[in-house]
Amino acid sequence: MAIPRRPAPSREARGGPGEGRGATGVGLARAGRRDSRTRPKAHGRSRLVMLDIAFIRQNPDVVRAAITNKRLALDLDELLAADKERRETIAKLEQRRARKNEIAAAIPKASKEERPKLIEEGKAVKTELETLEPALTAIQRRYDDLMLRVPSVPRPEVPVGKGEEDNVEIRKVGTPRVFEFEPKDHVALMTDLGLVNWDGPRRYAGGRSYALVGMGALLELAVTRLAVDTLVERGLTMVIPQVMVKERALTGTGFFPLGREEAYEIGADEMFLVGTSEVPLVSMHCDETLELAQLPIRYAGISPCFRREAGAYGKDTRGLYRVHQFTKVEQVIFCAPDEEVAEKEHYQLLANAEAILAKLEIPYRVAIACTGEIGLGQTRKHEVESWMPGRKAYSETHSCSTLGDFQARRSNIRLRLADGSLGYPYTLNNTAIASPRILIPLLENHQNDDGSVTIPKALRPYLGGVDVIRPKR
RNA sequence: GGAGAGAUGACCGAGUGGCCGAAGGUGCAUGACUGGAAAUCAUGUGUACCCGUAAGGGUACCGAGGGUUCGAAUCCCUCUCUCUCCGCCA
Repeated sequence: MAIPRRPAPSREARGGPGEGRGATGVGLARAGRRDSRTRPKAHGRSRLVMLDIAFIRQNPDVVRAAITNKRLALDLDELLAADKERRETIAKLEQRRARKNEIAAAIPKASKEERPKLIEEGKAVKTELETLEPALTAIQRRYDDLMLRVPSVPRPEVPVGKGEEDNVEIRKVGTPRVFEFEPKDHVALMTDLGLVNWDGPRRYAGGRSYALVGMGALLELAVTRLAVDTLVERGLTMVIPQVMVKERALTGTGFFPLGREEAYEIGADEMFLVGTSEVPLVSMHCDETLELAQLPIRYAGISPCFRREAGAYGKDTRGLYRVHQFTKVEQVIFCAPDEEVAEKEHYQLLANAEAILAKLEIPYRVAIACTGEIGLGQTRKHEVESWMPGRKAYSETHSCSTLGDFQARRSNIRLRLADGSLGYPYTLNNTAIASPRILIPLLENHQNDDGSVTIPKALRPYLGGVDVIRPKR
């Protein structure tokens, strides 16, 4: 059997308006944690729509393969059983409710003699409902939990693999420079050039903290502005979003529940700091129905990003490679639910990032991530890795993803299709620039034997014309 | 932070216990009329889930959650959001 082209066959592709509604799962409001003394908020409706349950039922093997290949721990049979139980409970419950409605409608019309009997039955039905309703709530909650862990199905071109070593390099651009002197790593360079203060921030903010100082700070402003200008020139709409968000934004974009440990929580207000502006940019349209004519929507967001790096204790602790707070310019696309369109957008996002690296004269390579390295919602991901002489390796600086309708479903972002029916748009995203990480290849690649750093031409206008950063005497 | 007002379908807006999935209007769609259009008239016009090959049937939804009742848009409680005034503030 051929792998279906998309997780949810869209009506467009299947034809006529007479087509049945694409089945979609709607989660009941998550009624957990109802202790109103400790958790007083019950915000809005939280309708969570995941991978189409009808699709899962009809293509369990496809979904099972996605789970295996993405190396996720989800028992699909448990989900299918929960789905079955859920539907049976719904059927029973609705049957009783129908009777309840019948009785309620009959009472005003009933004769004096009939009435007490009906009221008695009504009471009995009510009692039945009182046990059925909590039963449904419980099974629905279990079902929702499982549904949130169902991955999107990777595109056919994604290589099956376990880890980084199974990513497939697609191309190398530029050649790593051969130094005729012993190059410094960015830590030494930046320390010697006075671009960063390490110790102060570590005293007041702990590990992985830093402060960009002087030219270091100006450099971050310069590279981000260069990225912004590049994207605006290429037709993206600049957005400066809210970076404090409610849980639903993180669930909606697919970061929760699996990535919960990665986010900083602002406990008192039940808010979270985002790890990327992808979260607010996608969520900006949650609960909306987009029109086909609005698409594609192309955003460029700039924001501080916050990551706990919970799974990375002791990893990359030196320098600016892996830090808790950084600045990122991110690209986010909403497009029509069409694989060809999405593919085009995907490669455009990739091209935008590459154009920025070219301006910064940084050698890089592009790899397609294997199934084991792509996230729950991603159907395809490319990594752009910049050459970092200090690490003697290409290391990730950009990540370009297509998510199909995964985020749109979870975020309840719908799309009015050509035939008038409702579908879901596709979403994509890619880094444009993330600083200070990008400063690593920027400074390391352009360093000189006297400890100075030459600024690439394209960046100079953003630094008031400075062409070389020299150690202060 | 203090005081008050509000939340009903795409929009406006009525509705204080059963006849309300919800009047009326606007908008939109289709048809009639027209040489064409406007106007007019008629009809239709939400979302989601469950059962069903389908036709169709059922359930839920009047900001959210809970309660009272045989029966809740309507009564009670809690919360969220919006608006106004005061205070504070970049």
